[in-house]
This record gives sequence, structure tokens and C-alpha cells, in this order.
Amino acid sequence: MLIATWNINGVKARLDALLAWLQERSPDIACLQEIKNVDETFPREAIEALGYHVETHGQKGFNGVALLSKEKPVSIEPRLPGDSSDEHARFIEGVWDFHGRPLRVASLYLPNGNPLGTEKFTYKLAWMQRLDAHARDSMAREELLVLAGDYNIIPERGDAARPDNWMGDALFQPESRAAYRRLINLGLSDAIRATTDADGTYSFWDYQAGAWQKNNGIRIDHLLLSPEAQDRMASAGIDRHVRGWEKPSDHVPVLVELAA
DNA sequence: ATGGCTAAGGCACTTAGA
Repeated sequence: MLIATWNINGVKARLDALLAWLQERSPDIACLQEIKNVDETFPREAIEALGYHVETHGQKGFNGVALLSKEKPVSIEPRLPGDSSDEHARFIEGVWDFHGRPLRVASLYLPNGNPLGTEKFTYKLAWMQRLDAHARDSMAREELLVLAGDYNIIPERGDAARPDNWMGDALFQPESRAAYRRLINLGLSDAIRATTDADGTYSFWDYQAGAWQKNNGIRIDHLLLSPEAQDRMASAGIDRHVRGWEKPSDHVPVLVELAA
């Protein structure tokens, strides 16, 4: 069971790259973020033609998340609980049958939160509090759980090529990192960090200033696993070569493989 | 405060990203 998360930065602009990557990697479940599209005009036919079931929670112009899967989900929940007034399309969760057990997978797009000192950062922290509550409830189910997405958080200094450049940024603020650690402290494990302590395992390189060419990256896309999922983890990795493709997203896919 | 690029909306430039 191969599960991937990828912030594609616009599904229309990235459709060719998305189709090529789906064919190359053939994930069982792909969690997409920043589809920047409404549900009605999501290019589902091209994706369904590759054998995928498509679930979207879209929004006009920005945000938007999706779940692509080879098997149809048993159920779908398109919202993160805790604030019915939140209009941002940043969450969708599905449950699949995995060898007779439920497998719960969320595609989440955590708010960026910049600039500090504004309601944007307050919104980020509030969203993280809601995610924390949802993670607690989900953990209590003792299911296979994967919370995958663009967390917009650099967990540690080793997760940035130039960590000092991110001081004062919402992605590397102590409050943001502490909220991420609280998730870990619930018993969730960061799939990449369960396989390597190496620096330089990045998932994002800015379009500007030759960040990709200089390998000036950051690791902000994460797959958090419940103990039940972690017990079955066979491998985890990052498809960094996708960043070198034509018309790339600024993020690349991050993956985890669960054994039956 | 900042951003060398990119995407979307909608057709000149703004918003948003990280």
C-alpha cells in the first residue's frame, strides 16, 4: 500500500506532470494539496482514465485538496472538525478497507501563517489546534492512520538548508514547531524521520533565486503515522527528481509504503 | 518591511504562496 502526498500548486498547470507521476509511481492513494480548482472543473476524467477514483474538496482560485485512490473509499469526510465557519478548503479524509481493517488517510493543507503578528498566523495556530483535537480522536480508534499533507512547518534545523533564513517565518516559529511536536507526542511518527536522520531530505524548493539549483530546500510535507500504521511501514521516501521536470510544482511527492 | 518566480482570476494588475 503506497501512500503519497504532493502539493501540486495548481492541478490545471500540473496535469501533465501529475499524470506522468501517477503512471511512473503508481501510488495506491495520492493526497494532493493546492489543486486551486473547484470540484466541478477538476480534471477527473484524465485521472480516472489511469484507474483512479477521485475525491475533491476544492475552492476557487487557491487552496483545495484531493484524494486519488485505486480503490474506492468506504467513506469521505471533507472537513476538519472544530470550526464550521472556516471556508478554506484545506482538508479531506477517506477511509479504505485494507485487508479487512480500516485505513484512514487525510490530505491536509495547513495554513502558511505569514506574516507573523497577523490574523494569518493566528489562523495557522488555531487550525493546528483543531488538527490536534482531530488527531487525538482518530488515535483513540487505534486504526491504521496516515495524516498526510503540506504542514507548512519546518520541524527542525536539519529540515532546512539555511535554517537561519527561516527565523521569523511562520514555518519555523517556535509556536508552529511546538504544535507539530504535540502531534508527534500523541504517538504519531514522521515517516521520513523513521527512516533517516540525514539532513537534506527536502520536499520544497522555492521558484525564486535558483533555490533548486542551489539545493536551498526545506522539508515541510509530512506523513504522520499512527502506531498501527508505523508497525506496518516498509519504507518512506521523497520523489525529489520530480522537481527537475518541466513546469514543476515547487513541492515534490513524499511517500510511505505500508506492508499488508 | 523584505521575495529574483509561479498560478489564478480575468484581461491590468492583484492576491497568494513560503
